[in-house]
Amino acid sequence: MLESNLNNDVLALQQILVQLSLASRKNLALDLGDFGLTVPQYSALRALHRNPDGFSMSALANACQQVKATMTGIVDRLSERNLVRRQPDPQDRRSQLVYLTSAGDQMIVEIEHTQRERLAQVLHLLSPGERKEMMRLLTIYLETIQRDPEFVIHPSIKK
Amino acid sequence: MLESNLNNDVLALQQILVQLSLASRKNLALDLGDFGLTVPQYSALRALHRNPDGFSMSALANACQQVKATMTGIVDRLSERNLVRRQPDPQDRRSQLVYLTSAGDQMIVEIEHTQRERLAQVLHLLSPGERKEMMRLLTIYLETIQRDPEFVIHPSIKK
DNA sequence: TATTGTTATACTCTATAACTATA
DNA sequence: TATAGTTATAGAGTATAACAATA
Repeated sequence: MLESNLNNDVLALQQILVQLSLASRKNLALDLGDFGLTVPQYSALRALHRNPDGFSMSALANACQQVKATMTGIVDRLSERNLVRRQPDPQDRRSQLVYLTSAGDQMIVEIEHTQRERLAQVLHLLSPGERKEMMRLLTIYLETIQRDPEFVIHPSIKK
Repeated sequence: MLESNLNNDVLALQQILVQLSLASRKNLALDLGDFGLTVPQYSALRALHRNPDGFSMSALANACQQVKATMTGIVDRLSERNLVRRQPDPQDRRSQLVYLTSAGDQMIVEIEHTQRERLAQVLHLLSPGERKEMMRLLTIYLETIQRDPEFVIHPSIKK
C-alpha cells in the first residue's frame, strides 16, 4: 500500500519535473533574450559573479558543466562584448584567468533583479510556510541530483 | 516584516530555481544521451506519445514551443531513425500528420521507465506527506510559468 | 608525461526570411 | 489573401580529437 503510493507519486512527479525542466529553461532563455544572452553565457556570467577572484578556463568549464573546448567559444563571445576579460595567470603560464568586467557585473545584477520581480509575483500566491516548505523540498531534490555522480556529473567531465 | 520575509524567500528561491533549471536540463540530457536523443527530440517524442492521434507539424511545433522551421529539422532527424513517421493529412493537402512509430513508442516507454527508477531513489527520502506537498507546490509554480503569457510564451510563437 | 587552453571539425538547435502548394 | 510546411542561411552550443606551450 505504501509502496503503491510511492509509485503513484513517482509517476505524478515525473511529469511535473520534466515539464518544469523544459518550461523553466524556455522561460529563462526568454528573459535572457532581452539582454542578448544565451543560457550557457548566463551560466558563465553567474559563476563568475559568485567568484570575484576569477576562474581559470578549466575551473569555469567545470563550474558550468561544460568541456573546455565549449567554454572557449562561450568566453570568446562574452569577451567580444566586453562582459568578461581573460588575463594570464602569473602563477602558471599555461593558464588564463577569467574575470567579469564591470559591464558584465552590471548585466548580471540587472538580470537577477528582473528574475526576482518575476518570481515575487508567483511567490506571493503562497503563504510564508508554503514558501519555506518549497525551499526545503526543492533543496533536497536539487542536492540529490547535483551530488549523486550517477545523477548529474557529465560523462566527459567525470575524471 | 512580512514584506521582508517575502523578499528573503524570493532571494533564496531564485537561487534554487535557477540551479534547478540548469541542473535538471543537464541531467535530462545525460539520460537521453544513452538513447542517442537530444532534449528537443525527446520533447517531440513525448508530445507524440501523449497524442496517439498524431500532430500536424504546426501543432507539434506549438506543443514543443518551437517555430515550424525548427520542428522540420527535428522531425527529419527522428524520421531518419524511424522513431516517427510523416503522413499526408487527407483533410488538408497542405498538412503532414506526424505519428510515433512502434520503435519510437518503445523508446519513450524505456526512457520514462529509467526516469522513474531514478526518481524513486530520491522520493523515498521524503515522507508521503512531503511528496504530496512537493507536487502541490510545484504544480502551482509550473502552472503560473506556463499560463502567464508574460512568463512563458515565446515571442515568435505569440500570435 | 600530464595539464592548460585553443583550434579544427561535425552535428544539432535556433530563428528569420523566402518560397511552394494549398486553402 | 492566408496558412502549412520546407528550404536556405546564419549563429550558437556541444563533443571529440589533435595540437602547442608549459608544468
